[in-house]
Amino acid sequence: MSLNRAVLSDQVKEILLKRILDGEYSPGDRLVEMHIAQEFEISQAPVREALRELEALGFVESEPYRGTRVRAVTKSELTEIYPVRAALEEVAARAAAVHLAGNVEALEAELEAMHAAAEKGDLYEEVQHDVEFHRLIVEASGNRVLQDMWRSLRIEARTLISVLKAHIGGYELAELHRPVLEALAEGDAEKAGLLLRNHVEYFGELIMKGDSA
Amino acid sequence: MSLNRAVLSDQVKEILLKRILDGEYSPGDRLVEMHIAQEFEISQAPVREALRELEALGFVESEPYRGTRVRAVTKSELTEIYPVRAALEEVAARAAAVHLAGNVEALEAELEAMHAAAEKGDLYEEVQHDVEFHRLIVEASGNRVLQDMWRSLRIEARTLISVLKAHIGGYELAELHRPVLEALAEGDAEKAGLLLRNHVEYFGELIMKGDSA
DNA sequence: TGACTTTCGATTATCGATAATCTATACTTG
DNA sequence: CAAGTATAGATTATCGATAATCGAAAGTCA
Repeated sequence: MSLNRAVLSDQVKEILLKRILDGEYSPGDRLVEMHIAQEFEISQAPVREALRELEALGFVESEPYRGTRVRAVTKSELTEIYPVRAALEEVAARAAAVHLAGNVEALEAELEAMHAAAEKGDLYEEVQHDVEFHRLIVEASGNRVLQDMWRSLRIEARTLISVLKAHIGGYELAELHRPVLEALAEGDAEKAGLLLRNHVEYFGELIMKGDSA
Repeated sequence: MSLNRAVLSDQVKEILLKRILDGEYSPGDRLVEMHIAQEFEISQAPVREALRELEALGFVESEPYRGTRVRAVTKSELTEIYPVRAALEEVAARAAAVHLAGNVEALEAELEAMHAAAEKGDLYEEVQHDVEFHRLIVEASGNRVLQDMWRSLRIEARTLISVLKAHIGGYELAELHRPVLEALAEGDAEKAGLLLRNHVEYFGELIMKGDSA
């Protein structure tokens, strides 16, 4: 840990990222280097670096001499993500079934937390536990390449958008995860893989139907 | 096209990337910003940006105040890639089977080129056509997210390394692709997906066996 | 008027210099 | 001599200023 990570560009990156995810900046908004630099009372250089990192992460896009703006997550992109995510998570679940060896307490905890959040009607919190459920499986795969790839999809940012667009019920959302959990508890790799794949694909279909924008 | 793309950092990035792929820089080599800047007679800033982009692409790694060095592709990373790649290409082949609608001339051309290269004994050229074969399928999927993800695996760089480590025969390598091509020609999405997945997974297993380092 | 050119303000890309930090080596001190 | 501490050289991170480029608005000419 680092109380105030020395590197300015990193701090700026985190702040800007938070603003994008919180919707403080909207898609299409320009991010002018000097304006941001003046706001934080720093020079242009670290801001520039922060913007370039955000570009690599896919949150903003920029053209030479024309500046940087917040990237819009199009509907087609959202729907394209799900088949990819489903395939990745199938691989993850297969490997995770082996590595977890039936130890699914952490996953159970997330599922319960999802239900708790659903009863409170706190969709935002429920989505966080949803994402965490999936993240735990990907992590349990032990495959670093897979983890990086999954992370780069920025599930945490996009799932909320998806859920909001699809108007899914909180209870239904949580219960989708139970079969996967059970297969992992049994250590059945093949079954866990297929179930998780179906789960994600099904979720993707919900989005496509629920999204009218 | 742009004879000298205006932006210096982009030009530097391309040059450094070429050097890494050509093995001019070896894994672990330090890339000192001012040294590179002096070589091209430019300032530190564009070099820095180029290095950061290469870092985002996974070719180098850097730590604050400790500099940048060429990243080593570890054996474990190489073996971790194949299940992921297999899953991605399964998705790609399924979608491609639909979109191609039996028009597989380009793929056939690559397969022939692979054979031609094999007869010449030019493994380097054969690998290029191999990669192109796979790239065409991924592109034909029409899924942008999938394309970006696949590209980020840097297949073109890693396949050669893999082949060299595995000592695969040129003819065998080429023929691995034929069943996939036929399934796509028939427009059988399910079959094409499974075949391509198996193809890539099989290739990955060859690597693991053939690699003793 | 309408197509082309010029000018101007805003912004990005690059520069040259300085501050901050790291690593290794020399130097204490017991 | 060993363990920790200062110092020096190299390199990265940041700064402040300048050059290059863009887009829009004003100006020119047929």
